Amino acid sequence: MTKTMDRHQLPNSRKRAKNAAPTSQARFRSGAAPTLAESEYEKLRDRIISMELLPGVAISETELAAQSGVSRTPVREAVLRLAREDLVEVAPKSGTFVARIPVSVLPEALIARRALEGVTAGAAAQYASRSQVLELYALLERQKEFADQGNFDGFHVSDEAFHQKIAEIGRLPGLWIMVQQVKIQIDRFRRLTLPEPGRMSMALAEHIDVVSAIESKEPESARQNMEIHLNGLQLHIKNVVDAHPDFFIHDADLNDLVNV
Amino acid sequence: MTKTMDRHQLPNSRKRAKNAAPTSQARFRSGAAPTLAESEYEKLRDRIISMELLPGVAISETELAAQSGVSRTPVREAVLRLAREDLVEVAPKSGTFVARIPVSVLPEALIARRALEGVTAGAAAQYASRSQVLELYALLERQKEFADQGNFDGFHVSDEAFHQKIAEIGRLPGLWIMVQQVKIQIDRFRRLTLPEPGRMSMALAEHIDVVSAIESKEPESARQNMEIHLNGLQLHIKNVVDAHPDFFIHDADLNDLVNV
DNA sequence: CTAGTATATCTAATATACAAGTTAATGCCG
DNA sequence: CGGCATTAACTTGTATATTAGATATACTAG
Repeated sequence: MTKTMDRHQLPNSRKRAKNAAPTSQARFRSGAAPTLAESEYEKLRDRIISMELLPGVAISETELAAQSGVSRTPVREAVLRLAREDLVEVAPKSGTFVARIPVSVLPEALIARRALEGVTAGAAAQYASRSQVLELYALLERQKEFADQGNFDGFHVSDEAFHQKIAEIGRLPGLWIMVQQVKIQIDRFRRLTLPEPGRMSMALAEHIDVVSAIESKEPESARQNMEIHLNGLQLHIKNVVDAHPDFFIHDADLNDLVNV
Repeated sequence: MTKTMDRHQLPNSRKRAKNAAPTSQARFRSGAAPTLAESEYEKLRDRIISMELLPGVAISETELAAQSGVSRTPVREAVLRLAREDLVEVAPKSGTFVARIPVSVLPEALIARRALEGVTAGAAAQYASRSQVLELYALLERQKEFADQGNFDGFHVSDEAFHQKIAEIGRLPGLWIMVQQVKIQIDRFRRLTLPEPGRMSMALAEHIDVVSAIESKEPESARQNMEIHLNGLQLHIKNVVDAHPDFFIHDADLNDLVNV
């Protein structure tokens, strides 16, 4: 055994048992003091998702570190994390780049989302209390306000809150987490297009149908209405890809790279 | 601009354009030379999932590094990645521990899996070619062989291959990736229980029903049969949690920790 | 002028060093 | 003997230094 473990091996010590869970009070930062790495992650992530940093642009760990006034270590942690989320591509020993959007994941993401949120809507119809239904109506009203203002960003934010609330009511918050992860590339894609006119009022009407089914405790109907709603999000992928070919990566490319 | 970027700023250089995607041949390692951090990740991950390292036991970055003969840096990368996957819990400045299994994610994971694989089965029924159906029957035969031998590990491996194949046939490989992620805690849980007698032949029969529906190109039936199959995996959560209370963490605990 | 090769200079990957915080043993004091 | 401040020894978080690989430029030969 290594000498560094001396204290833990003291025979009659009140040491923490080998398989004891940690007991500290200060564990699991609630949101008070985010670590530097976390801050770097969020900053870079937001810049990528918002399309401030366009797909393909080079990013240097050293430069990011200098800009933030921290060392490379937390920056690197952030970059590695983003690489796993397919938001950056790192070429070993060469460079790191904002990831291009993999076109093949877009339809799959829509399908996965529809499957997951169909379930949350059905579960919500099963469990919703009266007060929760009223909360949903409140969210719908807020969306209507944003729609009337033509405030698309505001609408999008409250739309997210609406979908999250349904998952929460259905007692499946974990599914919403999954949906969020799957939505990331879709959100990037969306930034490349202008919202279609009438999209907001359309979505709002579909939301109302979902809530109606939840209110009348009809899980199957809620599920169907949610799936209908999410079908409405169909993307015109080809047009956008043709307009910005450099921003996308096709599966064939990936395969070419992997299969040497 | 910083002096370190000199080369990239040479005016008439054939430098890589600012937003040019990387062009290297050597990018995206295919599997040839895994990085040290990756190796450490896989090693530690396997030890946790296999329950060789039980929930709650302390792990020290320094010690792991010494054991592997590498520095703390790649070990730390692995630990951070595992923390994001809820396979380790890190208490800042205090210690890192093999994560306890969050009981609340278990039912959610089953629900998510059912939703996702219901979709893949339906899509497989839509797209399956004759040769692909034959591949599925081959996998079924292999499972039968393992079942006859009473080889549970082998059965489990070929079971995974079966489910993956269906996603592949349905042209939704990404959904299988999601299922794999969601399955992790369930697999850890399973290691705490003995397989019920007759479970393998039961699962095999259910698999056959799924393939039958795929073969006859009945998406809805394939979906239902897959969902029935996954319902059969219901876990006796309470019994196991009571038998190993230290291996689990309840939502209430998490909330207590977060809400200061 | 072009193709091939060396070399300079960038990059990320890893190693090492240091800082900041937590935990538990210890010794003092009642 | 029991409770509390002290403190030593551990932990993770961050910074810096080193190593090694990839790419663009400079150079050379034809």
